[in-house]
Parts: sequence; structure tokens; C-alpha cells
Amino acid sequence: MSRRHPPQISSRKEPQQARSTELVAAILQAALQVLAQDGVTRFTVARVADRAGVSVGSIYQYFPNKAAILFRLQSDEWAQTTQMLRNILEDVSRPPLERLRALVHAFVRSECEEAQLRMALHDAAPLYRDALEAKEINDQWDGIFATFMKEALPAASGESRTQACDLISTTLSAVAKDYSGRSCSPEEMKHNADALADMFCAYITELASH
Amino acid sequence: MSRRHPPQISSRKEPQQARSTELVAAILQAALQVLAQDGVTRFTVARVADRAGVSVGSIYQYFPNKAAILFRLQSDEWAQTTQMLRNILEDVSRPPLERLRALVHAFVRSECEEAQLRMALHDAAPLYRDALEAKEINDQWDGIFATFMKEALPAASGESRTQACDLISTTLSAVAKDYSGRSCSPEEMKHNADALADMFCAYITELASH
DNA sequence: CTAAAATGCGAGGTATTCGTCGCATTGAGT
DNA sequence: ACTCAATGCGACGAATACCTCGCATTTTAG
Repeated sequence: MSRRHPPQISSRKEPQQARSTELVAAILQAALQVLAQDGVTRFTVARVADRAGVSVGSIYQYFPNKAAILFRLQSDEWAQTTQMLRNILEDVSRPPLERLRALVHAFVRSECEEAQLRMALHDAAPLYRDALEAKEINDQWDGIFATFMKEALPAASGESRTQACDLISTTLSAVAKDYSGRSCSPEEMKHNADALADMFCAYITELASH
Repeated sequence: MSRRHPPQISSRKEPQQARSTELVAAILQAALQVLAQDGVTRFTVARVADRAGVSVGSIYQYFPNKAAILFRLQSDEWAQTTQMLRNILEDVSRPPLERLRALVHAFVRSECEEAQLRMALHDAAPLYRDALEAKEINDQWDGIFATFMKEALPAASGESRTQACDLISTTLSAVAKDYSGRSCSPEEMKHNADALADMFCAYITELASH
């Protein structure tokens, strides 16, 4: 049972001067481009260095290995998405189900724009999934969603609410991931998102009516 | 824009004698084991050959490249699952929604048993996804599901039924895939499957009541 | 039995890739 | 201006993987 190895994801050194900060930014941007254009299998540090106009050695000053670059990409990307979704969910001026629908649309749209990149990012998961740092990434998101569900389903028991919360958040991210693998016209995308939101609403309504 | 390359997935030569048939079977079985134990990143032809007790050259007599082995694995696996699900859906003696629930349970269970293997199989997708042969793999499944939905939602318009059909089949496979990535106790697994089925039923019921 | 076809073998060529190391360059502090 | 730390460089060592090729062995057919 020899499994995967590289639990070395944290950055090797923090940039201290201005020029190194820019260098890291350049690396990340180049990495994004390489990933989107060439896919994970073609994603190599040499290519990233080339694209960024820096040397291989410079990359390894701030990233312990290739997986760390990919993890950083995913991590940043995910922080960004989380923030966007939080803004939608916490806007208490709108009724819960409307917010949920808006959230589904936003999430699906964000996965389908730059679909190539999103897919490649998902493909990269096996390279860092086993690292410890990667496991705690979903927790804050679950937290946000849980508070929302408490508001949307005030009457439900804790047990069944937790269940629903988990189901919806899982479904949303899994299905959106799947959508990023297709070539969706914006029109289809909206239809799909609407159907998905319909399903969530039907489920929640049904739960609430007990 | 240099993208991925290997559109060479069909088998190089069909085994004709008995011994070669067994050899191919041994290769596939070994490949399954290597994939489950070592993951995609450790999946190499040399390891497969070793495990199967055959030589590398023999493998390349029947598979044009590594991706072809993985594709074959996925393909066989999928044919098997499809058959199982078809049997459930076509059992007209039970009411549609009950069949749907049974189907969800069966699918989720099958993804969670041998979770390691399932996850590795999903991880392998990037290696053959671009090949043409891989694109037509979902069609028959969509067909089966479409006839089922026609029975479950006889009143709905073709448009919205197609939509629902696509949504449910997508959601099911995407969520089940996600479940295979967790360490699920059989108990949790059942709860999750039940919640998922509840959601589908709520959605379909809601659609039917229009 | 014999010849031809099918099958099996595994060492090695070719190609990549990761990640390091010693040295050059740049910036900061005094 | 001078020194030292921070930063940047890119050739290179080491590892590994894919896949081929010529030859050995087994099976089939006549």
C-alpha cells in the first residue's frame, strides 16, 4: 500500500522586498495561463518559469515544489469565490430562497467562464489532495452555508438541517464542477442554473412543510 | 495554444488465441489493483506489467499507450454500472419514484465501495478525456434515463422534461463522484443517499404538480 | 512434422521532469 | 561608499517514464 507522498505545500519563504513580491505575482499569473492553455499534464515548472520570464530557481525560492504552485492557485481561486458567495448569502434584505437562487447562478457562471482553467484546476487536485493543508479549505465555506440554512429553515431539526446543508453545498459544487467540463453557451448555462436552483428550492420547501 | 495530444485509445490488436485473452485479462486486473493502491500518479505501465506478471512489451501489443489502459478500465467499469442501473429503472413493477430512490442508493453505494479505486479512476480522466472515443460514452445512459423520465413525468412538456432529465442524471453522477472522495461509513452513506433521493423526489413532484 | 503466424519478452533509446547548487546581481542599512 | 543579506539565475544531476525493437517461444494449420 504505497500511496502518494508530497505533504509540502506551504510556501518556502515569504517575499520581503518589493521585487520578490512582484516576482511571485508574475509566477502565479503565468501558472494560471499555462494551466489554462496546456492543461495539467503539460503543466511544468519550466514552462511556468518561461512564461513568467523568470528562472526555475527563482520559482523554487518561494514554492517547495510543483504541487505547491497548483495548491496556491486553487487556494486563491477558492478564497475569491467564497468571498463572492458570502456577499450574496449575507444580504439579508432579500428573502432566503431568492438569495439561494442568485448564489447558484453566480457559482455556475463563475465555473463556466474560463471553463478550461477551472477544469484544469480540478484535474490538478490529485497532486496536492493528500497534503494536510488542503483538508481544512472547505470548512469556512461550510460555516457560512450553515448559518444561511439556519435562517432558511428555522423550524427544521438540527439533524435534518445539517443533512440538507451538506447535501446542497455538496451538490452545488459537484454539479458546477461538472458544468465546467462542458462547452456551455451562456444561454444553456442560465437554464441549467435555473433548473438546479428550482431543485434546491423544491427540496427546501418540502422540508419546511413538515 | 498547445493542448493535449494522445487520440489513440482503441486497442492495437485483438487477442486471438486463448492465452492472449487471459493475458489481457491479467493486465486489466493488475491495472485495477495498481490504480487502487498507488493512485494515478504512481500508475505506470512498468508497475502494471510487474503486478500482472507479464512483460512491458506484451502490454503494448494490446494497448497503444498508457491512456488506453485507463480508458478501458473506465469503460468496462461504466458498462457494468450502466447495466446495473438499467435493471433497476426498467423494473416496471415498482412505482417510478421508488425505483429512482433505489437507483440513487445503488449508485451511491457502488461509488463508495472501493472508493480509492473510484477516485483514482476519476483522477485519470484528464489522460484520455480528449480522445474522441471517450465522448460517446455517456449517450446510452442518457437514453435509458430519458425513457424513465418520460414515464415518471408523463404530463410535463418535452422541454422541461429534458431539462429535468439532464439535471438529475448530472447531479447524481457528480454527487456520487464527490462522495467517493470521502471516507464514508455505510451508515452515513445511506443517509446521504436518502437525502439525495429526497431532493430528486421533491423536484419531480413539484414539476408534476404544474 | 514443419512452416508460418501469433504471441511473449525485457533491455535500452529517447525524452521529460523535478529540484538543487554555486555564483552573479540587486537592494538595504549604516 | 561599503557590507551583508536578499534575491535571481540557469546549467546540471538524478530519477523516472514511455514505448520500441529484435529475438525467443508457443500455437495453429496443412
